[in-house]
Amino acid sequence: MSLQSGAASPEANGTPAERPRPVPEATVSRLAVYLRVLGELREAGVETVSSEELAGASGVNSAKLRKDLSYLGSYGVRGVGYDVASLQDRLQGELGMDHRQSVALVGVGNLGHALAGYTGFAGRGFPVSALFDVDDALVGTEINGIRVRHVREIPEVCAADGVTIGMVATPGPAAQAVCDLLVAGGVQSILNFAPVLLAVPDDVEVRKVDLSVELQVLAFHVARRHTGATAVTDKTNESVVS
Amino acid sequence: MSLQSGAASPEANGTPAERPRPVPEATVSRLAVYLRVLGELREAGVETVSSEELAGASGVNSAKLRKDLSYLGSYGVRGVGYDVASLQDRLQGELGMDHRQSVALVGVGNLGHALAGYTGFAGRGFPVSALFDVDDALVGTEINGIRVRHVREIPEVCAADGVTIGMVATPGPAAQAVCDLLVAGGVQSILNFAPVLLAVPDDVEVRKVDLSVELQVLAFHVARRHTGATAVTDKTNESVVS
DNA sequence: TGCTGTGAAAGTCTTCACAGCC
DNA sequence: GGCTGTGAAGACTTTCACAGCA
Repeated sequence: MSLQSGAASPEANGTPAERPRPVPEATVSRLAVYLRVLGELREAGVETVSSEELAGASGVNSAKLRKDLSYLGSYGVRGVGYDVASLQDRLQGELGMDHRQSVALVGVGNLGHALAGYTGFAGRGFPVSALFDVDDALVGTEINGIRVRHVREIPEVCAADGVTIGMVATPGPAAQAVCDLLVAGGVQSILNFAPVLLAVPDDVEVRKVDLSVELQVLAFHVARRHTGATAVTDKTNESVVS
Repeated sequence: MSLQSGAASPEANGTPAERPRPVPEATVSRLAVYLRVLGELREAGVETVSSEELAGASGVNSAKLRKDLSYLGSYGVRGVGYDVASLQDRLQGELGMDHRQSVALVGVGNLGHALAGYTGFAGRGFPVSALFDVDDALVGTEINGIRVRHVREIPEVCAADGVTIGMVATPGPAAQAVCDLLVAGGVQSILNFAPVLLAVPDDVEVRKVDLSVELQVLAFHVARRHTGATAVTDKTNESVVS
């Protein structure tokens, strides 16, 4: 597997720290949440928001939010708060939404079909631009106006379209082969819904969404409640397991 | 070592300290992954597995795996490895799979319909036992042999069926109301697919699956690759949604 | 006055490295 | 010899608390 960490961090070039930008991984996923909330606020006509308000609407505490935003530089006004529109722009840039993103989805069976029809993606800047499946009964059909192609066309189409993100929604056994085709097409970011571990080159990033794992984590807590173990602390008023 | 002295243990009820069990949250979701892999190994007839092998197949390193398993007690044999069957049993118990789990799904639109038909849930011990929607065109139809009921029946049905986990797959604006109904039905664990923050009582646990956030995290890394910044910190290439 | 930005402290998670047992 | 279980070190993340600015 490509799990072996390399040796020590090979980062030792002469470039001095230009700007403050070592955004922690944990922060990145929260930035995406803040961005969604900012969109809602803007929609509602709100022009300025305090860290307290934005944090509350995002399900985190305000200190964390301020720390998160501080990695992008200073965008708030002391005594006032943040300008909704400009913070939204800043986050969009940081999250790569100023580059054009185009998404390919492989596997339009049960789950894949739903993902293909999910309006939330396009609405948030991730239009699904290509669909693929192995099943000849599905190839040629259209979903949401997009024609389903055969998986063998993946490398060519992805390269031609400049697909930046691939979603794998095939059954487990097919996932690795599909993943290889995406990589062959130059895709460097993959969201994997299949319950298998994908092997990829080091320069390709994979995130995994495993719904059964989510359920099992919940089941664990159900079981714990029944096993007498008393409720675990709780300082936050709003508890969202992130 | 973990718990500092000072304040006396607040746990002072009649129940004596049963077992050593402070399983960290981060460990729990990995246990679910190990459990899946163990199932595959058993299927394949493998009887014994080393931490190195199981870790490799799960996408983590072996030290982490051993540490994770150590929270459950000692189930391996030095010089040999772990017995697949008995470790599987142990994990199943720990993850609450010896209790009966029953899942209610609310919202059988686009995504919900797919989730209702997803065979992976039943196959992994989470049979979806009830479906709900507001749409009268859907109420009364059957998916996978289960009849869709009106959301107003949620509290009654959940209480009667002993539903332990609720899945919310409605559009955002409807999610909070649906959540309240689930809570009224006694559901204490909720998996939320709607892009909103759910407010719940302290004794109810919510986990959120936000697909747009996943895409945005990937987009961030796409953008970073283009911004020259070479790969940094990130050693793992397979990440589990948190 | 009110709220941001941030060092420093506290807490959590991961990795190392090796003692101990088969 | 081989592999588990685990203290201790290290890395990362969250929280605290307050200086500093509009």
